[in-house]
Amino acid sequence: MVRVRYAPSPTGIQHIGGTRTALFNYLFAKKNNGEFILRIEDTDQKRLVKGSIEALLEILEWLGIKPTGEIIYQSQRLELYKKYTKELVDKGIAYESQGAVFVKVPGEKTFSWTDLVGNKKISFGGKTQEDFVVLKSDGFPTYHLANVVDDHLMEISHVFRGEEWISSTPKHLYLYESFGWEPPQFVHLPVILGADKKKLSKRHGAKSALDYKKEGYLKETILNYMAFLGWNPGGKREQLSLDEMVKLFKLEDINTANPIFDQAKFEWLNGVWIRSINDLDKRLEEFYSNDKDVLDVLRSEKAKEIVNAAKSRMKTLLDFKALVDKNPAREKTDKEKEIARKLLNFLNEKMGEKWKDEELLAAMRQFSKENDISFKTIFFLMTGKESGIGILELNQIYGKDHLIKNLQS
RNA sequence: GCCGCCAUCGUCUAGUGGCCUAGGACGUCGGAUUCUCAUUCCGAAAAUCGCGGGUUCAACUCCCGCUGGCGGUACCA
Repeated sequence: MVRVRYAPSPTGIQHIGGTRTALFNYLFAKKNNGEFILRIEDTDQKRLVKGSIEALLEILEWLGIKPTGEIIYQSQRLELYKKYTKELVDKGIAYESQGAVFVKVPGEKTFSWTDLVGNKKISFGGKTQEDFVVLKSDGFPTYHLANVVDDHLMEISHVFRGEEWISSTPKHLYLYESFGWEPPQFVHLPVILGADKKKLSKRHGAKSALDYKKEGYLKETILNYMAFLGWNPGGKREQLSLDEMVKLFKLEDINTANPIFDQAKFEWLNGVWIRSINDLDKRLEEFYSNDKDVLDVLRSEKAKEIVNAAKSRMKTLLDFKALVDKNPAREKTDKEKEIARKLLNFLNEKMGEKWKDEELLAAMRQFSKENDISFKTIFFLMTGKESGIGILELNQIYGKDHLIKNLQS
């Protein structure tokens, strides 16, 4: 039976690296019909940041990788850790000093395990491990103790965590041994590096999934991109849904090297997803739920056409606003105003009551050629924008009045 | 310093001894389509597989050393 857990500490909002650990847990659990449990490691009272648990749950909920079962809070299990600490003391493995309880790792011992990332054997000599605290003077356990006790009691089969934990795994192994417990399998994920090749952290602006949500990224993109940072199913596909990833997920396909987060590819992938989901309109409504102007557009009769026209021009949902904004990007120069007047007269003369696409295009071509005016200029004069949704598309969506208004302004 | 992990185009990666004169994707550059911008479609440049030794008929793939990067070295996780 596969049982995994995501065990974050509520010391701030989880950046995307932590969320990726949750995702790998989820993928592995689903793939093996196992259970995925959430455990809050709130044992550091000084570093607690309120609101971080709520944010954490919001992230998992939004991404659709929710754990099952009850959430375990370590702060509610203090008696348990004390009991096991006492056991260690009684066995002569731990000792008390300055109000805290320490464990001394025997130097002659060797601790080794087969890490499932890369399927390699890792071992440490006991002498590399300094005495470590299991119970702090404030009565709270340290990660080392609480983690081992809980993973055992919760019957966790596989421990997924960042590779920064590799060097303390010997401590954990010693604890398992001291209690007479069977240790779980370890899956130490390579850590994500920033563009500067340093571990992704808040210091250099590592963002959380919620930050990316605010910036207009789709949950599909985040899931897809996070998984591919350190995992690759081997095919040539770049776009994979959560369900597809579950089907393809294998521990052997987790990479051993540290990946670097590439913003450009992330953006590209978001564009791919924006173009392929079929409820883009709903996503936009949610995203712009506090923006009346955009909401009006999305609830108008022509919403479908507008979203369709904007679709291929968006990298993030944030781009939508500028695409549907009707205000001119800038003032026209006097010379441009003159050309606009001329163009309007020309079109009025040339076109019938209703501007048909074919005729409009032909007329613009003729005007462009006869007056040596670039289409780029014509585009600006008729749409008020330097770039964006096409003239013909706007003509279809809003009708000629919109274009005329731009020519007159 | 010590301990550990890692090492294929700028980046994400395929590659498990011969299929590799190293494949794909992003990005970059060029071109086609085109009413702007995108999208889409073609094409190019881009890795002497970190370096040096082995093993083998044969090494990107196995072994050793070196170098480099990263991580750990808290009464933080």
